[in-house]
Amino acid sequence: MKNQIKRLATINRIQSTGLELFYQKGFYNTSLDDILKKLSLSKGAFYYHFQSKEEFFISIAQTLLFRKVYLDLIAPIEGKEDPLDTIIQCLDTNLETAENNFLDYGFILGNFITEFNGKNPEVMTYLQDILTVWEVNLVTILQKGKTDGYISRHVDSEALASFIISSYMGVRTLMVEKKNKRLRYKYIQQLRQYFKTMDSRATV
Amino acid sequence: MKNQIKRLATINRIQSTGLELFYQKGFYNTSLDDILKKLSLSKGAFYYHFQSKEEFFISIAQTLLFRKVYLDLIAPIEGKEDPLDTIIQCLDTNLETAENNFLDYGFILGNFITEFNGKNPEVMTYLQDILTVWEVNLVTILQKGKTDGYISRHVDSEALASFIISSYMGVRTLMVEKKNKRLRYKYIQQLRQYFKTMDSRATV
DNA sequence: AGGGTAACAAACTTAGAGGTCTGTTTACCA
DNA sequence: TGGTAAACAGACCTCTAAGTTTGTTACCCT
Repeated sequence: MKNQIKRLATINRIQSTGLELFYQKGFYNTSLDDILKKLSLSKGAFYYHFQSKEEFFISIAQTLLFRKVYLDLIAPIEGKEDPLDTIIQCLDTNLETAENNFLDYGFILGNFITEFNGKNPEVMTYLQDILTVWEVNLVTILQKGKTDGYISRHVDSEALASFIISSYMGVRTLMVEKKNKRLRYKYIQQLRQYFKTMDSRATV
Repeated sequence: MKNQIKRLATINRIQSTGLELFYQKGFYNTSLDDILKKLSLSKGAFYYHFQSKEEFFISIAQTLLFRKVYLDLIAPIEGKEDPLDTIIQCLDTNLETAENNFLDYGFILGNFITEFNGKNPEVMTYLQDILTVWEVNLVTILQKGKTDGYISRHVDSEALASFIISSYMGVRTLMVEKKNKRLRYKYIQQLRQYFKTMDSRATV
């Protein structure tokens, strides 16, 4: 195996396992030994590729974390026709995945924002950046929905986007308690009802 | 000072400072020395009153944390006439407080739920209990609002309560980024618009 | 093919965590 | 007023964390 390729492969392996454990147990509560033990790697390997634990997390945020948020929440709604319906479908799909996943620990990006807030401003900026990409994308799609005649013109796209993000982050946090089985259904039901009032084609 | 009173005073001092720092920096990221240094107390004092750091947190959850959630989010809406309007007012008041507080770290209960999820099931039950009290209270008030003619009968009280909690938890997480100045306004605006569609007295 | 560098292994250092233990002070009561 | 137990002080222990250093293996190039 070419060295350059092996290098990237190792980096990716460490990052993947790192993100997995950081998501499960939190950044501060996960030790490098936890990650390296799972990979049968040594401290030497880690510090050869990364400068510090913090720089390591930032590299994860910029690659794997961003990619996950993009694939899960942004890509599925890009270029679709009916924005409101598409957004509902996308959110419901994500909630379904979380619901079926026995080991779900909430909205990964939201969890990290909560964990780093007030502790590490630098890391926070990278997390906020990802959130902003999502928000901007939502606003753009909602605006397009208005010009395309899917959404009533009186709707405030930015406010709606913020509201969607807020409610989704919150419901993902609530879903960590498995007792509340019908939470996904309740949430989607309410959101759908709310969206109905914004449909310019509706007969409300 | 009577010994019994002094005992309770010390316990309360440690708990108050403990909650304050746990909220700011997280439970796992706050050391007992951090708390005790701020109070000019010793390890001996702490372990005389509490068995462990975990038991200490549970005692805080059952007293101060529960009390805060109750005073902030439950008490203000109890016994009021118009539920939807009262809820909006209550949430807006809390968001205003958070907005004006230079040192705001999100919804305290939500933060702890995020932090302990998947790490400490026992602590989680106590946190969930507090959340349940809030939820039950919301449902009760919404139900009463239906019988009193304030809320349309087709409204699903439980689903709405979950939706309110979700969105509030989410928006509090989002508000940790101070850049988004108008987030509170946006959120309240959207929520008010949503509530309007449930008002049985409305002319929608 | 062999020297050189990239890629790792692993022992070590240092700092800080939770928790223990023993001694000292303070307050109450007979 | 002196004895006793509650309330605390603070040194200490043990473990684990991030990070360092030195030594070893694997791969590439001439």
